[in-house]
Amino acid sequence: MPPAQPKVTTLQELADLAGVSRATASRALSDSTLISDKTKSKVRSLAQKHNYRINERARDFRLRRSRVISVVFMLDNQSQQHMSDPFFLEMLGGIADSLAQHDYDLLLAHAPIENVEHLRDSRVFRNADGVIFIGQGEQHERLNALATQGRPMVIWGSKLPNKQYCLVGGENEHGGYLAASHLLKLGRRHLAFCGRIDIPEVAARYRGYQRALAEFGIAEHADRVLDVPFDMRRAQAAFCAVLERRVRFDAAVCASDVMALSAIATLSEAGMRVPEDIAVVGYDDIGLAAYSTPPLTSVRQNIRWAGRVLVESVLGLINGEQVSDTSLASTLIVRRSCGAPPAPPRATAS
Amino acid sequence: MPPAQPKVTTLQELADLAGVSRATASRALSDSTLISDKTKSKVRSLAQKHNYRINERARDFRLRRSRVISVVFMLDNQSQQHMSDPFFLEMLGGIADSLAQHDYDLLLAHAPIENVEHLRDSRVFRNADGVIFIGQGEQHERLNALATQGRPMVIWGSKLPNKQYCLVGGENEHGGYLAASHLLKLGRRHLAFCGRIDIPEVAARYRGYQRALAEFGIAEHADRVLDVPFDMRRAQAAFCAVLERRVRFDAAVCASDVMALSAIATLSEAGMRVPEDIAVVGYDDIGLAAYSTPPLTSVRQNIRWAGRVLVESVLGLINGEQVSDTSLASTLIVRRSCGAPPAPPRATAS
DNA sequence: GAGCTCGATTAAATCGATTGCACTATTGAC
DNA sequence: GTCAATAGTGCAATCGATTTAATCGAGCTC
Repeated sequence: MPPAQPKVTTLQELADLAGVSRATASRALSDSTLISDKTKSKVRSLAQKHNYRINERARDFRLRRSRVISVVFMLDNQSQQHMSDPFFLEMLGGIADSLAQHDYDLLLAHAPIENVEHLRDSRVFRNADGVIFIGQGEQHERLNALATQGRPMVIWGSKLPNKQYCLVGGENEHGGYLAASHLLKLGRRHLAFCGRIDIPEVAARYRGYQRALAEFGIAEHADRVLDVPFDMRRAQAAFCAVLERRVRFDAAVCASDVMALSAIATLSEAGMRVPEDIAVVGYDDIGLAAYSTPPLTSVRQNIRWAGRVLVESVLGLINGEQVSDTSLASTLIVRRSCGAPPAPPRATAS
Repeated sequence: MPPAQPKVTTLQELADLAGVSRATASRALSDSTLISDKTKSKVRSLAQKHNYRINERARDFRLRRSRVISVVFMLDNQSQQHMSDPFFLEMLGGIADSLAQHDYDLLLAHAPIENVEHLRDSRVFRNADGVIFIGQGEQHERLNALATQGRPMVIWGSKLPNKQYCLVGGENEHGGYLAASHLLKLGRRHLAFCGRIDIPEVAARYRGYQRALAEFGIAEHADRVLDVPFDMRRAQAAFCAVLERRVRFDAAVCASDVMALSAIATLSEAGMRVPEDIAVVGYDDIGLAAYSTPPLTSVRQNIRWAGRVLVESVLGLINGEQVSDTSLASTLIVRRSCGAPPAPPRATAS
């Protein structure tokens, strides 16, 4: 067991112990070529022995960096997507993992934000080496303004014209196309699209949806574009309203799984069967999707991987590298909610 | 609009501008009684005018504090509960909100931890003013050891004998009792309990469950205590195994909602009806519980409130206050999954 | 006007590290 | 034996704030 030595907490104490100056001790620990091997090993073994740990805050202060990345969830009033959406948690988990690997801390900011430019002078920006935004909300221009200020930042979202910032995103257009064309191939002809088209990512999914309809030579019904928010409760209210309006459709493409689950719940409540009467496809393939009743068909985005890419990108920017935009593949995971496959094989007892 | 002045970034620059010393400027900003009103207002208005913002890292460095609270999710191999459980996100949201209000940052640590004592020398401890643990895992003793080291820490969990740390928890025993007695009142007589009893919180819920059975004069069946992990996939595998063993039961008390949703999915898959054949009660009342099919009956813990209490507690400890343990109420939210009420009134269009 | 008090301000040390530059041995070339 | 080059260290400035102790000056007393 380690002997109960007097604590060595500062570099000066360690240097004294080794009989060298603070400067030498510092260089020895950081493996500077200036220092002889003999001195290096002496300092290091003493550090080890006395369990010396560098004060990271002091070092970061000196080096004028923070080793903190801020993660901002763009939850504006419009979209009403809030942080309890499992999508966010998975994303956050992926980001946190990657940051930890690179020895960075994560500062979480998730207050609703009406104007992101206010962040410029907040701790979110000032105390962090870089910032990751999840979603663009409807603040494309303001994000542009922030990006040109020079602080490294990366945004998860969808490509918009005239964009100044570094972007990582899913193949939203393709995803929307996959969802819609799958339903069309199954013979559905009266599709509805659920989501807020003001949000860039949703808009892209909608474009893919439209493309699929066009390919099948099917005309769009304006009243089958349902303005449903991400938030579970409001989504349900929206679906109730749709039912009251007696909108007819036999399939729904939803902009998120939470929305899709809301839809299924509301529709069954109203006496409709999923997928027999109405087939449903979600988006994100959150963990619970596979375990809902019926299991939810969904467009999968590899969210944890997305988190990793976001981190690599922002760290790249911090290191002054040239960082380009990234697009992550989307694939359709087919389950019973759209009535396609027979019951999948179940796991057996171990 | 603000004039494009030369940037004032350091206290020294502000002091020079005001024609006072750094010390005076510092005190003026922090409203020290030593400084005359005239000087105070001069310094402050200049600060305002030139948009001076204090360098918080420098201040915190000087004051030897960090304004960071670490949040550690105790995800050990045993429980297999992982971070994508919505319970965690809601908890995290509550904590993050409260911390932000108090101007603290949140350092997220969610790597699986085999031995929490290793944290002592990690950035999680060294870089934070305090630590919040979510869950005790099976590391009660090690948490005790950490707590006696003096760093402020608070734990979300269940009361254990000989505990040295500050605890915030739900009324687990009561919650388990509520769930079981509700099912018993509905006439169910063959109850199963699902969850890992090694985990303190689950054990407490189980004790409440036992108490309810005893009150109804019903004997326990050892084979109706199902060792189901929190993790969704494994939970499903566990339920499959139970079905193969042909364990008979007409109701299930689950230790979490995710587990309950897994149960419902697996049981329906196997051709059983919920709640007609088997009634199910979950725990936590996560957002999705209300929107599953059928809507899930669950024991609600006010998780966001719990987050707030955790934060208040750890900040209290940091300020040297006397902080006592807190217990948060549990209530049963009855929905269709246990076959009780008629369909609840649905929201109508706005 | 010397001596004292008291309020307002400043000089300087400090937190714990990094790093440019100066300095001292050591070595090799001539 | 002298000189230059070089390797290894140490001194001291620095990052941007806080705070103790010292200073300054005005007002008052006797």
